[in-house]
Amino acid sequence: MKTSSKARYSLRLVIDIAQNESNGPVPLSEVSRRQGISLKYLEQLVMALTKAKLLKSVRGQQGGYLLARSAEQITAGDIMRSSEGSFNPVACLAGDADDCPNQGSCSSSTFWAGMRRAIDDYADSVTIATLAHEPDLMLERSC
Amino acid sequence: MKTSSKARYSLRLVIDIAQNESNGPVPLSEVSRRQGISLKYLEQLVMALTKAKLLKSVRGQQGGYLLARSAEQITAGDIMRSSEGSFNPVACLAGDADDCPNQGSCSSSTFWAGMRRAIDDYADSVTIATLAHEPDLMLERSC
DNA sequence: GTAATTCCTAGAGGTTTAGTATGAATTGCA
DNA sequence: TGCAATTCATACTAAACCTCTAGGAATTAC
Repeated sequence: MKTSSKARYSLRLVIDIAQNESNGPVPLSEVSRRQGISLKYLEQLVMALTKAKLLKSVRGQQGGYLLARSAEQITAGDIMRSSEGSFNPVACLAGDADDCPNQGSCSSSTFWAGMRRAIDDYADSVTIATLAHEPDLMLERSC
Repeated sequence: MKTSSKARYSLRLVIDIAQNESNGPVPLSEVSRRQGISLKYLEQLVMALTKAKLLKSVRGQQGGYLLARSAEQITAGDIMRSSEGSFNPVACLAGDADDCPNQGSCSSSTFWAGMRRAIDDYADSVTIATLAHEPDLMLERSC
């Protein structure tokens, strides 16, 4: 059980934008340089984030990305859900509950539902504003 | 982000043993029949669980598996950790912290460490005894 | 000694992930 | 007007991982 690098990079991407959008839209080329992530990969990540309305884009020259809401109103959980889909430990918690003859009434599905909630609650308790406030500490690459 | 079927099946396997070990060691052939999981796959799952000292094996005819401790003393978290390895959202929380120049001091690693703790805390709050107490509800297959 | 069982290793087949490639559409600015 | 910077869209590939199967060796009750 682990997070995808897509989610990790997406988090760094959004934090980077939060830290730099005061000068106007932040182009991915700058994020790429600062974070050491290829431009092409960032383009892919950013699509999910704009579709989820966490970022908004400005096209053309001098364009880039801005947070769609204030950094206080975006949580790490928002980022994770948009980049990995929601945490669905088992099939019967996702859409395909038809497979499960005892939907909603078995003790293990209760367990997995509680797991999902525990994860979402934690991730939603951390805002981008909090994460963006330690700029020097975000320089490293592996997180 | 999802749990592996290895973890889901392992949980059902351990619950099944908890429910049936009163008559002596539970052979995997019976678990296979009851749970609809192939014997060969169960053999693989059980290896991790015995190595983690959650189950103990009795070899030979009339052999099988028993819980290594009482069902109250085994948590769902124990099962998950033994079957998927511990939840390590990012590299710097696992062994290979060398890759990370700012190990332990960046805000995102703090976030991921908190995530791991939230998951472990929840999973460790649920015991096998609790899960084993609703036998009729464990018949279904998708959880 | 035979049958039931655990134990061990290997690997096939499918899916997912991570990342690259190519190019079209949009727009500010000289 | 045209160029350059940018977003947007799609397709692709190589590697990793996951799920499950297979074959057979070791152990032990009866």
